[in-house]
Amino acid sequence: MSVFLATHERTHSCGALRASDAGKRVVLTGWVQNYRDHGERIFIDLRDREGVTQIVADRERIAAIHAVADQFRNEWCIGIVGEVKLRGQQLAKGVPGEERKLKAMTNTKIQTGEVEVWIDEVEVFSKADTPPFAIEDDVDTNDSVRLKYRYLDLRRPRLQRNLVMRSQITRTTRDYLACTGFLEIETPFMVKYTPGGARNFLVPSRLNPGNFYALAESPQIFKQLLMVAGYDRYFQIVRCFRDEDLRNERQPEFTQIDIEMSFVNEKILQTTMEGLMAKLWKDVLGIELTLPLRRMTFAEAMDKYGVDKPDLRLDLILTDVTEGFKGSGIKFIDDAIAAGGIVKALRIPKNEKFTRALIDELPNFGKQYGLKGVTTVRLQEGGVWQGLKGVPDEARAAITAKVGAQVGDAIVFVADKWKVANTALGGIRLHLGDKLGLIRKNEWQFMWLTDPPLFEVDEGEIAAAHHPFTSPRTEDEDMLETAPEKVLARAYDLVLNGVEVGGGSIRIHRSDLQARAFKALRISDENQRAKFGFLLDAFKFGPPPHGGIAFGLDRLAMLMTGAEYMRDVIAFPKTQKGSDLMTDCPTPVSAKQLDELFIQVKPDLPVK
RNA sequence: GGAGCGGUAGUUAAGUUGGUUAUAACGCCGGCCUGUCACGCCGGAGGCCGCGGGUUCAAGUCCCGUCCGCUCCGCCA
Repeated sequence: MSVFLATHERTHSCGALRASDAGKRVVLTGWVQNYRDHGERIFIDLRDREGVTQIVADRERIAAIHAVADQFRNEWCIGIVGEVKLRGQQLAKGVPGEERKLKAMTNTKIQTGEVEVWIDEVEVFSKADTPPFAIEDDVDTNDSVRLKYRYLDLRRPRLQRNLVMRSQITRTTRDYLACTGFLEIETPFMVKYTPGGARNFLVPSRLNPGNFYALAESPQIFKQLLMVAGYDRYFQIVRCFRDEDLRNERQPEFTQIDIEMSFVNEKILQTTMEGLMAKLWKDVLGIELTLPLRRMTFAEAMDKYGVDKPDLRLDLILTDVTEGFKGSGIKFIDDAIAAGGIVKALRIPKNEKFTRALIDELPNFGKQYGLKGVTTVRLQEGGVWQGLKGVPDEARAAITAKVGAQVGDAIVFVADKWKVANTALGGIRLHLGDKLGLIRKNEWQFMWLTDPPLFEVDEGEIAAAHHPFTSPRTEDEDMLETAPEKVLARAYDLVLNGVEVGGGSIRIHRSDLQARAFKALRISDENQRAKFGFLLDAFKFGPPPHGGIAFGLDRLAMLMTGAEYMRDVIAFPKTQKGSDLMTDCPTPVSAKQLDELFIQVKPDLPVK
């Protein structure tokens, strides 16, 4: 053990000292953030996760200490004992006009800027190599370098603040849910493989040659079984694993706040969750949310915003103008309508930033959504459209009125299949909102998205939009057999500033209804048994009505911390190819290890 | 699976039409400095130009391939 620590205990963090502490003898520990050597006197910024304190090694005070401090370099880990002094205290002694000087000496950039600590004892716990990048918030360093030296990156105040806040989020969540009657119960990570949905990571079973576990995509099935077992309010802050292609907001392992409740309807569940959000925002951010949160149906969201997760910090809305364009004589529009598509319009109120250049890049922007064309018009005096000719006066006036455009406004039109037109114009809405500075960045716009379709139909294939246990709306049950694509679900997403932060549903608990849902999904009895036999069995033994929700903790943390990248709220994240650059993972394994698992790797794999 | 951007000193970047010894800033090392806090001043070291091939008298620069990182589409939550 360090001699220093045998006789001293830290008295303050590096963010704690204030003017009122002047004169105290304190013990500080931390890392050398920076040093300014003035010969006789060395100023050192000492950093820990709470902040920075200036410490001073003065030759006149103690020459030996000064000699040690002279060696200090960035990121050395040290401990000191010293006296807290007001900045420049010794200057003020009887010298005229020094009061003002003293004031100028406080460093307003740091919390402890009024004081400094004059070192009387010191111990170097450990020296440090020159770090590959500066430990500062505004360092602009390549992600791969940051990830390789993640432990250094994590020393940066910004990331420390993010992880502190993430910890507050999970603590507050546990507090709230525990106080609301929820039990925290763990479920297995290594589970039965079920095809469909996201790809699973597989884990070979040595004890069962040729057999594999899957890493759980989510605890969905288990939490429903816990409801059957009578643990009627469950939660878990749990890791989930999905072997899909990655994005900024997607990691191969991510964390959910997973929740399930019995004897509830949508209203009760959503209200309970609103309470969680309100507590999180109050306790972690100090912000009062107004409850209840806004609700919007899936149909309205798609119609007005083109997406199922509208960003309501932006007021622009979409309008369906298919009717107005019928028989317009504009070829690409007529073609789209003839093919069963729609025409959608986005009104951009008069805006000087909406330049020719911005308009010209829209078709190219639309291409990434599969859009063939984007047309933008500007409304001139007398209802004239600048930019699109040939639309009859009457139709033009009707469309302009429906969109609600005024002279000087612009209207962006797209025409395509329903899904493409909506998704693309929804994307354009966000793109332009950003470019034109119309997104109110300081707002927290929550909303519940409700009544989504129960099934997704894609090229004749029908699939569960959420999962096959999602309950249809009672009034839609009869359409399960006749028009399944029209059945709406008792499902809901919580959307915040255009990000889906959570989603869930009321589950089916009646076996007759479940059978009809499976039938609509064209899942055979045999298949049902093979995949979900245990759940169907369990549902024979008095399952309660139940429903749940899961929040993406990483996404919540991203939004609450204002982080731009999900990697910035995860201590040890993975790259876009799922690798960990610090530990160099994943790696090949030895033939012996494979042998033990009865696994043979294809011989023509490229060697890394 | 597809599209785009990037990889040059420890870090971030510049590098012209292919042409002498590959620049700069910060950082690093040595020295000086009594109030700095992005301290300042003087001096110095530091390069497999991601990797492999090709074209050429000559490649950081052109061509082909490949690896890695990032963003997006598909996919997925």
